[in-house]
Amino acid sequence: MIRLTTQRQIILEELAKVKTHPTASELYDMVRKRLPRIGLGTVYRNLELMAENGMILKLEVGGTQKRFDATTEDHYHIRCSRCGRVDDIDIPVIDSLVESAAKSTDYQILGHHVEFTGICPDCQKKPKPGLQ
Amino acid sequence: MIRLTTQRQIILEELAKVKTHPTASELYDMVRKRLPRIGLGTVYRNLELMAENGMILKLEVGGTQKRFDATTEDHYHIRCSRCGRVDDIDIPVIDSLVESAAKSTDYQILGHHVEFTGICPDCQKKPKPGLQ
DNA sequence: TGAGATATGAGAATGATTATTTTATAGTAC
DNA sequence: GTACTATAAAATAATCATTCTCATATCTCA
Ligand SMILES: [Mn+2]
Ligand SMILES: [Mn+2]
Ligand SMILES: [Zn+2]
Ligand SMILES: [Zn+2]
Repeated sequence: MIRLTTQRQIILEELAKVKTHPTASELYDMVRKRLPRIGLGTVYRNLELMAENGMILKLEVGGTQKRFDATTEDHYHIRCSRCGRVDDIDIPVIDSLVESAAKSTDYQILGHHVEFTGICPDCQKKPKPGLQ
Repeated sequence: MIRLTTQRQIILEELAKVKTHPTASELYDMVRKRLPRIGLGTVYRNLELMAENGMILKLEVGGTQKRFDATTEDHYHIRCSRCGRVDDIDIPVIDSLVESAAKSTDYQILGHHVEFTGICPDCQKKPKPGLQ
């Protein structure tokens, strides 16, 4: 198993503190408050490594940046199409989707993810952009 | 409505020809056979524009590049985790998922997408990489 | 037909991520 | 503890996808 260095431990702790599904650079900023000399590359390398080892989830949601999640149980997400914020959607995971899909493809299916899109509460309050 | 320039028309035609969900640069290569002087920026700009106008779908699937789809009806996808190939999954779209999710969030939900992951038939035939 | 609006092509710029190189730290045998 | 080896970190460079800028071209319609 992967060695738990100070850097890895703190990255993991900071990730576990939040429900915001931070990006690598957001996490970098959080971690730097405790480890000011850590490099951005270290954050990327270890997030990747921890995701490969199943310690965290790497979310390949829409938008330009990958996001990370300390909750490794299977669950769904929603992304705000205005601001990019990502939150959990707490509905039961539908395992039968995979069985259903398996019948219609020659792929060997490994899993699935549902991503909802919408407008987050904060963005609903603000006026629509681009209308002057 | 958006003006149908030669470039836009040919991008659209080339996209409609394939079921492979090409990336912008794959499409650029396809289009260049008919319009050798088209710029990559033009392809990006028009794909974006056509997606905004609902003429095509921009797929924000996992992986490093966005992919495009001339089929605008709602449907699900599967992505090969080895080679990145993306195919359609022809199972009925579950509209009740959105209703279900709406009860558990304050977001105003706009839609959802399901992305399966798996190993495509081609990659199943090849030996696993990284084992020497 | 020609002024204004819109689009293109070329190339530069940006931003996220990955790779490389150098340096530091940790574990281990003596 | 010292020397050796492996692993990881930090700094930095490189890569790659995408977006932006701007000069030129094309279209629209009065
Ligand atoms: Mn989550
Ligand atoms: Mn499709
Ligand atoms: Zn928002
Ligand atoms: Zn494959």
